[in-house]
Amino acid sequence: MNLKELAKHLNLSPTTVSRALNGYPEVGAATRKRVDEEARRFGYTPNTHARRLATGRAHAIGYVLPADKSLMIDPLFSDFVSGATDVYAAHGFDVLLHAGGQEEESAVYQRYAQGGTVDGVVVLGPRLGDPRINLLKKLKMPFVVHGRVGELDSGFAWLDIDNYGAFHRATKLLLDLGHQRIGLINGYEDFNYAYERRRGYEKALHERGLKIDPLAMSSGLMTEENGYRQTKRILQLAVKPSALLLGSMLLVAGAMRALNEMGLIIGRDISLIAHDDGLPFLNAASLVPSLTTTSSSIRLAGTRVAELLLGMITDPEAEHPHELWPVDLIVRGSTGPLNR
Amino acid sequence: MNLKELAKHLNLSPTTVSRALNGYPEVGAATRKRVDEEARRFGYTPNTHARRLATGRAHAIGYVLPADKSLMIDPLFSDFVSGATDVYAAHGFDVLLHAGGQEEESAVYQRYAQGGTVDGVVVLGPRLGDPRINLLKKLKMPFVVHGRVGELDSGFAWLDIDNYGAFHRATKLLLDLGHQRIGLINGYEDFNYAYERRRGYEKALHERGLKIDPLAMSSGLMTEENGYRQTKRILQLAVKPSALLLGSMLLVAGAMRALNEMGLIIGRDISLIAHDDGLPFLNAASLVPSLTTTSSSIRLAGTRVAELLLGMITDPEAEHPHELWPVDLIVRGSTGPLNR
DNA sequence: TATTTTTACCAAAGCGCTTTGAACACTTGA
DNA sequence: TCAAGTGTTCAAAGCGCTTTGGTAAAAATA
Repeated sequence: MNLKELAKHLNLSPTTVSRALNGYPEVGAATRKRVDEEARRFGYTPNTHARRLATGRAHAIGYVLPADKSLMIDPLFSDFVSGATDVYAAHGFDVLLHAGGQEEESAVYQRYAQGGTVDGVVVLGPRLGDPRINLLKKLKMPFVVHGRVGELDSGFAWLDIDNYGAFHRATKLLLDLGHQRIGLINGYEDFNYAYERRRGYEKALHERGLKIDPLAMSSGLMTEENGYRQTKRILQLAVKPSALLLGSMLLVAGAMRALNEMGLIIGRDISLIAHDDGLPFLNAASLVPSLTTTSSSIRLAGTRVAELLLGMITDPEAEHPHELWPVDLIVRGSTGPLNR
Repeated sequence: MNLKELAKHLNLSPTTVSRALNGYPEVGAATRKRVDEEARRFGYTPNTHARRLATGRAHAIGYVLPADKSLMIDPLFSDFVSGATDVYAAHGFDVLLHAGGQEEESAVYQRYAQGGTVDGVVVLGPRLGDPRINLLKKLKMPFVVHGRVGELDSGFAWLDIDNYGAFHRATKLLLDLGHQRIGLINGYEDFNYAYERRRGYEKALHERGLKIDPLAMSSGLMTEENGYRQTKRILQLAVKPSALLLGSMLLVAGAMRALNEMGLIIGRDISLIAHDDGLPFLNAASLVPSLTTTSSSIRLAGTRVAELLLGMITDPEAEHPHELWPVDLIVRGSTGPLNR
């Protein structure tokens, strides 16, 4: 059933039916009620594409995932987007997903923009000086970046967590507990968040006049396996750390395995702090000992990014929103004073 | 730039330009070349919605994730879909994602069908007697189920792995090694895959004339925490198992933690077999000891489901495809003979 | 050369909706 | 009582594309 048929059935013009359904004021109350009822009765839903063509609005948002270094799709993504689709759905927006493949990322954006396929996009996993930013600006496509790109973070909208501050504080906490040598197992540092975390970590060490040991750091894949490897490596250094800072809970899983194997007791022989994105399948609080974390819900961030993007689409003249979220430092059982 | 403008620029009719770009034969070779070149030069991309309205094809596929029991979005999903988007993109199809929220799942399907928003959908995480199957049949919406629904698995397309066979063989392997008491930490058994796995496990026990101990089984969330809890619980039973069967690598992470804590050596004091979906962040082979698994790539399954669905859309008259994939049993270091 | 067939193109209709501009009937104020 | 205003409805145009049903010119056939 389409609009014309419904209109004929109601003895009304398509115009009136359309206006009634879309809540325009120039429709009589009785008529509106009648239209609503019959539309529901027939299960009428306007044709998506006709509506989109007529209004010129795609009512859709694109999520384009970069074809990662490792071809590994970020396990955080599903959480990031799961909060968002609800927001979109409430506004009648669809979510288009493109997880990198053959087609170049920039080509996808171009296609989306030229074809009017989406009204806006979310940029994920930005890198330092990410070229996507300029491309999207050029295409005049509304977008919100989850994260930042370093240097000039203006002229576009972003939402980020305070990665710098989080790791700065986490490192300071460890220093206050007497730890002098602290390892860092980080994500790839061409991702801005990882870069920021290292900066925060280094700043805290500098503030105490401590040297930075490049060997006590690593930058790589956030997998269980890499967590295991790097933990082993770092704890076999000549001057071995008494504390470890980790970029994700996935790394923690591997680190714990390594520490167990080495017979080190977490919280006593070695202190651990990890960043926790709130992944539902790996709970920091329920570990034994419970894990001290810098915590921020990636799900909430996903929701908020969706709201910001919808706002930009509704009011394109408004200022580009920026949100820098503070990160909680939750002290639990995995951190303890230096054990000489 | 739209079709009409491009046509005017070329001194051709929109008809000819459209046909040239879409590869229809009734266009002169020279003309076609000229059109292609100018289209590229101007970066012309046809308007998605206009094309969809005119052709009546949405050129889009929907993935509707059930609002889970636990509100936990399945971490497997991103892998499942990441293989698929590439296939879709190659055929000019978009992927619409809807991760459960306020809107009822059935309402989303209805909206998709009525509005012509998508040409087909993928059904994820089917349960026994899942109502979505009948709804989609009624809506005449092409769909492929990843998994099955028990009983009558006909009249619709599906791709599944042989969960029954996998756990049957895995259990037999443990029995052959002398284990008599085997625990099972399973996913929620209203999901068909988990139900099938239990059946395979029970069958193997029956075949050896062994009793099934409901206490040695669990059905629940596949999280690290639950893996830990259930492992502890099961290994504290009066007659405690010497081997454990696990539904996912996520459970393994928790199980290993529990076993370490209890001072049990994997492969010696206790044998472990888990199902491995090939998640990139948790590698069974690199654990110590390496993990014996029933393995099947969920990414590959995602790719294949996409192909099947596209096939159904291309040729709606064809038989509904069914694929039951065998599951590899990969024996590694976590399984050993019973240690009396 | 006259006729048919093929090739290369086009005008116009239509996909299903929204929206502009106009029309009609009914109130209201003078 | 008439003019202006107000509340409701509609016809028709248009969104940008595909596709049907042509036509004119060129090539092939008789």
